[in-house]
Amino acid sequence: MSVRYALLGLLAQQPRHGYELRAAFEALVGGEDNWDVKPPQVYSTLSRLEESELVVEDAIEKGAGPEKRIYAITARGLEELQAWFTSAVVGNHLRDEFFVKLMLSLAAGDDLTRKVIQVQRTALYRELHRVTEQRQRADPQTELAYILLWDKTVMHLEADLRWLDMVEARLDDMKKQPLPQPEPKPRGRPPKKG
Amino acid sequence: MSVRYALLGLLAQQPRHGYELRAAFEALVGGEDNWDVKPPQVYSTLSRLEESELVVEDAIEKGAGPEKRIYAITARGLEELQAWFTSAVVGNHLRDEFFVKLMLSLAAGDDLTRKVIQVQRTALYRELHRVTEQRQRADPQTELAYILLWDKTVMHLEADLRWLDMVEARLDDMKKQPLPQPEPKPRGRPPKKG
DNA sequence: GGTGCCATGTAACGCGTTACATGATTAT
DNA sequence: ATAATCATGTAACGCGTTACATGGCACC
Repeated sequence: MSVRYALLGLLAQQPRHGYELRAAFEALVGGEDNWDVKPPQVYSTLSRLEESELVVEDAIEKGAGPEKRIYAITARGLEELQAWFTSAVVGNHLRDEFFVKLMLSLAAGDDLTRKVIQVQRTALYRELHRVTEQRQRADPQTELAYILLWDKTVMHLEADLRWLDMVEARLDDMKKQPLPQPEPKPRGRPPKKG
Repeated sequence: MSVRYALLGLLAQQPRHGYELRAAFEALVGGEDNWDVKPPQVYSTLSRLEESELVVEDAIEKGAGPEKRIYAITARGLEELQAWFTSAVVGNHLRDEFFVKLMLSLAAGDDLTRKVIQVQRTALYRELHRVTEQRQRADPQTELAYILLWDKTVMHLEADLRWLDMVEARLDDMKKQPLPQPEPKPRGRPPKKG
């Protein structure tokens, strides 16, 4: 849902057409290095925003090449944007692909689990290095915003690495007492009696 | 991509049909409290796995009610699963919805930004409290795996809160010197001659 | 004056969600 | 017997990606 609201917010600043929106979005979030939005997503998102009447086609600029359809935000769009600003975004930390992999590898044996953890740790270190470098090279005068984003990323990567250490320590504890595979929770109607 | 590989991994353990897969997945990741997979995703994912020949329809169990199509993993499926186990998952920390909101709010004025941060912090605290409670209530004998997941979540939430403090400190620094809005990076071919 | 790249899109697909369908089982 | 709920799905949609189309502009 990020892009939808990002486009809405950018259209609240001024009317624009697809290409301008794409450029503005990438300027906002850092472009190719951080987050690059593909043209199809811009146009299909605009269509849905128009369908929901949060945005209207304001003008069509004809010049050389294709026509440029310029969109503007509506009153309802402004309301929706307002609601977004005054609500929080918590992001589902519990839906963790690596956790799934970890659980499945445990069922397949301790050796595989060790390998999975090692591969993951290596990749996280590499990513941490990459982002840290980028952060160091940044110009604090012009890229302060991105520095904040990179700081957040670094903090998360460091947390992931510390967590991997915790998991491995648990594995060592459990050499003899394996981690119990959780039972499926019953879903049916509980028997009325006993 | 988590569910695709999760189903593949569960079918590597034994052949199953849709409903069993759903139950097994939820047992793996903690079910409704953590991650609940909807039936349509199970069936459409199975179709795509079959289309890619990572999985085959092994048998059809006819009984009372609808037929149960039982799927089994193929040799190619096992290869794919192996590749997944031996590769890392880094997750795009740079695509951050809250960061987008923060940037847009800055363009709209310091007041809105303060409000946005405050709302976000409150929600993160609430979520932290919820997960911490869950973690404390858990039985370490039977739910050790989920405890690990909740630990990871707590670490991330704490990082997010610390980061919010950093951002707010930056805002205080910038009372007079506003955060520069980044310029769009040029995309066109650079002129051959400056 | 062709080759490559900019600017603006559309088509087709993958993953995920919400809403709906249908027959069997179980509590009352 | 009827209502609730289980068990197994399909249909339709939203968000996001990769691949493709098309017409102008810049360089050699």
